[in-house]
Amino acid sequence: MHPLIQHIQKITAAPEIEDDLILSFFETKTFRKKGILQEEGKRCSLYFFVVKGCLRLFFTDHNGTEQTLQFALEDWWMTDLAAFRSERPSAYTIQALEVTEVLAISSRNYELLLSKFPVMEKYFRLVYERAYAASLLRIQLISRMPKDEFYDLFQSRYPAFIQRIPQKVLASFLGFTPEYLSELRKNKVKGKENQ
Amino acid sequence: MHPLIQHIQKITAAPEIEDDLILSFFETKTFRKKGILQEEGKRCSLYFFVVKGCLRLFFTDHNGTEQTLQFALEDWWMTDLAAFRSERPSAYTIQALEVTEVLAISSRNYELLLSKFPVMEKYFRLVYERAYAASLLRIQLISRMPKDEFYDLFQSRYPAFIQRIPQKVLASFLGFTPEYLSELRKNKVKGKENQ
DNA sequence: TACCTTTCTTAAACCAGCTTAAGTTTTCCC
DNA sequence: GGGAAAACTTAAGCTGGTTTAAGAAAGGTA
Repeated sequence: MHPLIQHIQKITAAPEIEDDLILSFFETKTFRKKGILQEEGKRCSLYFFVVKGCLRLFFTDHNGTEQTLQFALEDWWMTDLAAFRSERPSAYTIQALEVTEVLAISSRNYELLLSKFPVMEKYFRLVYERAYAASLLRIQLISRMPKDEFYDLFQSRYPAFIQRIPQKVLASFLGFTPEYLSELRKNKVKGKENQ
Repeated sequence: MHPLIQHIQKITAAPEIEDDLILSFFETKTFRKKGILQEEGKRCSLYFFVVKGCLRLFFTDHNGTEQTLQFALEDWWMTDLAAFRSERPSAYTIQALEVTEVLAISSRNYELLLSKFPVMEKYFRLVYERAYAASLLRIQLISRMPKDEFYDLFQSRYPAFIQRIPQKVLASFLGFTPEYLSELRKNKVKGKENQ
């Protein structure tokens, strides 16, 4: 069974899903490492579901530094949601961090899918409900927790993921500079040695 | 027509809504200024829709300082969503900043409401879709923008709201100390005088 | 009106995290 | 395999924002 259908079933607990019909609204695409799925400033017409691999969403700040705001692993959705829903240009770039296979849906098909299948309305309601709750927790962590503790927490929660991504991308996601991350790592190693 | 029904109509563009039936799932409650709607650590069994007034959601950090993470004005929903959906104790306190009237719904009724009325499934899907998009923008602003600029932006976007809330609450929402906010305000006044 | 409590301001000392810059290691790709 | 580019490290100096502490203003209550 397709990973998207499995995910819908897992989230909604629906007993039966018209899988072929639902999948016909999507197009499968594969991107190589560092491939660009969405360019900053261009019309944002696609919404991506990650089947295999890893994406990141970022923008370039006034110093020319890339600021990563989000990652998407398997079973995650990614787009510039505000732009996608309002048919405006994307404020962000979306890039593959590894070879990545996605399902892509157009905004027209997204509307159709939701209006035709009540289970999809429920699915996205639940997906957003969770994503919104997670996003609030993230605001708390990123803005109220000392940066070194935030790094520790992230490391303990996603140890495998940290191995998969460049450190400067991780640093910008966590909200600090690569230099500072380097220093943190050095201190952690020292800490361990002294135990 | 009740503000909630108006809001559902506005968001979903539904032609007709079974308003009395839907409203029967809720209970109206009124809280005085500084009244507590939800206590940190207690079971989170209610979800609030603000009819009139203003709420805030906060927690107390290890220094004993109250950290405000969210406000809710008219037509906004508020609860500790993660706790509400999982029936766990709330990580936050919810308090009225003014005399506030809300609609409250229990988690059982929330489930029933969504399963019985497709329009409510669509309504919450859209509410969360927007809230999630807004939350991501907020992460960008709070973590990548200099604090003085973030204050300016907030001030220009919600000038009336700033008058309604204590400055120390605003400071903690924006992610800095009341002392620093005081300094920013002083500098703004100076800036204007020199124009 | 007076008293107590909370909020807001001011200013000096301090520090977490940034900037800059140079060196080292790894990756990319011809 | 070799050369260039990109990623990572290290360390010194700096700055935006916190901490601390004290006084002034505002709000609540009798």
